[in-house]
Amino acid sequence: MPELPEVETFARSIVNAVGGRNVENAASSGLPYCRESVGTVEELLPGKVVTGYRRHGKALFLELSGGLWLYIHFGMSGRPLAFHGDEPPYTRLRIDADGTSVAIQDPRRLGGVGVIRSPDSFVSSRRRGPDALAVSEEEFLSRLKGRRAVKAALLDQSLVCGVGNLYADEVLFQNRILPVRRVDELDDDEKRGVFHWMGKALNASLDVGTDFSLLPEGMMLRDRAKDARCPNCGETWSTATVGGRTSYFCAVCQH
DNA sequence: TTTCATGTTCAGCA
DNA sequence: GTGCTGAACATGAA
Repeated sequence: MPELPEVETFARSIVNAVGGRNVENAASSGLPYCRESVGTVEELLPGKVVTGYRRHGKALFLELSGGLWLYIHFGMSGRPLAFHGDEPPYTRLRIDADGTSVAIQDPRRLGGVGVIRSPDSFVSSRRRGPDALAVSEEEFLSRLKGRRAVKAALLDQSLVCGVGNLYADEVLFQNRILPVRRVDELDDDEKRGVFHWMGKALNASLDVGTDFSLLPEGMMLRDRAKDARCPNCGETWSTATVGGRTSYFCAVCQH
């Protein structure tokens, strides 16, 4: 599920559930710890309080009292769920705080966790680009260069952080740009359009709590499926592998 | 049974 | 260094 808007929404729900409460117990199993982790959640979380969060692209950092941060990456199938009583299936991380519990469910276990000292050094050590909702137009345009497909560029987290396969398709659809178009073949107006729709698409999803069915008409993500049709011209979506991922596009509207 | 999936990383190669 | 491909990770869903 998680690209930038999903992770932001997840963060809010986690903080809403356990933020400000004393963590009594925490447990992690089945997810790899990041290299930067200074210890396990079992030993480092009890007695702490989640006091806030930061997010960089798809990476979430929960701020803990005392100065450490809990890093969570949701991978491809991760999501949080507040619960009482029985632990939900596929729980890989759980936090119990003052009688309220949150599980991070991740069936495919492609996510990751860690207790780290600094989100800033974590982000820089992994050569991550700026967050897609924080980057300026000027910086985005200066980073958007090269010969590769524009879709591949949008997926490159060292260029900007937070855009994944679905939102990349939406951005290019809204700009009428085929995913295979090379970055160096885009004119300045097209590049600026990509920047503007990157923000618009991500914020549109945030506005509806990432419920795609509530997105405005005309957005691809309302119905990005094999048998669905372009909201502009009615053509069935085409698909192709670009940047290693399946890309949806309208062969009539996008050039 | 086979294929595909909203992610990341790394090896190999041109 | 750039950029692409394929594989790996692990598992549910179609």
